[in-house]
Amino acid sequence: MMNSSRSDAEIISAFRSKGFKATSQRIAICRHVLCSEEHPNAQRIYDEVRRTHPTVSLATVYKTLAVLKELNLIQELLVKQGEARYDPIVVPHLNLICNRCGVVRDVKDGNLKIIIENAAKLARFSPSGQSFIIYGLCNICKAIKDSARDVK
Amino acid sequence: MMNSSRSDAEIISAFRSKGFKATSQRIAICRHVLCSEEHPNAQRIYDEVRRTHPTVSLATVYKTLAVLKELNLIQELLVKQGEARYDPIVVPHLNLICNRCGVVRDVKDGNLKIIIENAAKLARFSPSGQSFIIYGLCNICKAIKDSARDVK
DNA sequence: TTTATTGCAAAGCTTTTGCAGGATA
DNA sequence: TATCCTGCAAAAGCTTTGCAATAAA
Repeated sequence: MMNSSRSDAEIISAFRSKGFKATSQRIAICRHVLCSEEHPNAQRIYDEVRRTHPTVSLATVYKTLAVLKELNLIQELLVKQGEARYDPIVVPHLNLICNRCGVVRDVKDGNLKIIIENAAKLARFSPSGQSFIIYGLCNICKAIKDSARDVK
Repeated sequence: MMNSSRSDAEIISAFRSKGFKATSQRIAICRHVLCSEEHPNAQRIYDEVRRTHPTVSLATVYKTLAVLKELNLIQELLVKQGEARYDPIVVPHLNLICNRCGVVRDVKDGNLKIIIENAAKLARFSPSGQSFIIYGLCNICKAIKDSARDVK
């Protein structure tokens, strides 16, 4: 299993190492984003964090996500128009996204690192991040779709 | 060079094959999107198409892009928040995007097809499309950035 | 002639911004 | 204590939608 859980201490020093302050809002947001496998969007993070920090604002969530991107602790996944989701796994990997239910699954592939290096060399490009998305249907939604077709 | 130019006749039959009408606006939009290597966004396509079709609307551009996606003639690239760009190459490939100047370059890689198949098999997923983006700096912007650093 | 499409304007949404009050180091 | 951060509300920006007029088949 790919896992990116981090302790509060690690999170706090990550913030401070680049001059950011480790506020309670930021730590709470990190707990949800960095330890989650559900690839939440900003609204979802906001809803979750409000359960423990009722006064937190959506603006703070967005600002914190920007900091986490800068610290390279999360990868932004632009899943579709107007929907950014966040993945705590920042090493090259595949994100399989179901067009029907929206579930996002991480899949490792050891070849991706070399593929990126080769492309960068060929194009004389200096890579700093990536987003590898495969769109389609998860097995559950595929089954639902197939059975719906049989009914017709 | 990767090339996806298509004749008007091909475009017209692609529309009609699925019951869409081949209007002059749609054909003009296709000429710009399907024969371009610049990965334009909707506004850019609108600006270009208006040179020959001054009355075309941005809404029509968006509606046509949705049809082209449905026909699998273009791939939508969600480059960053609020910026969708369009690529006429729909087979799996890499898009190298410069964070500084925004240029998008296509790079082929024959391994991607198998990588997608393997991930799909492992996750029991039915793939229908993909978007493989590498973010970073193109060689020109890298050089500019390096020289700016030297000055300091 | 029927049906789909256009173009306009308004609405919708996510995300960003400005700023006064407040927390952190 | 100086600086950064929060939360609010407004603004911004891209995209979508509703509808009457128009064009395609």
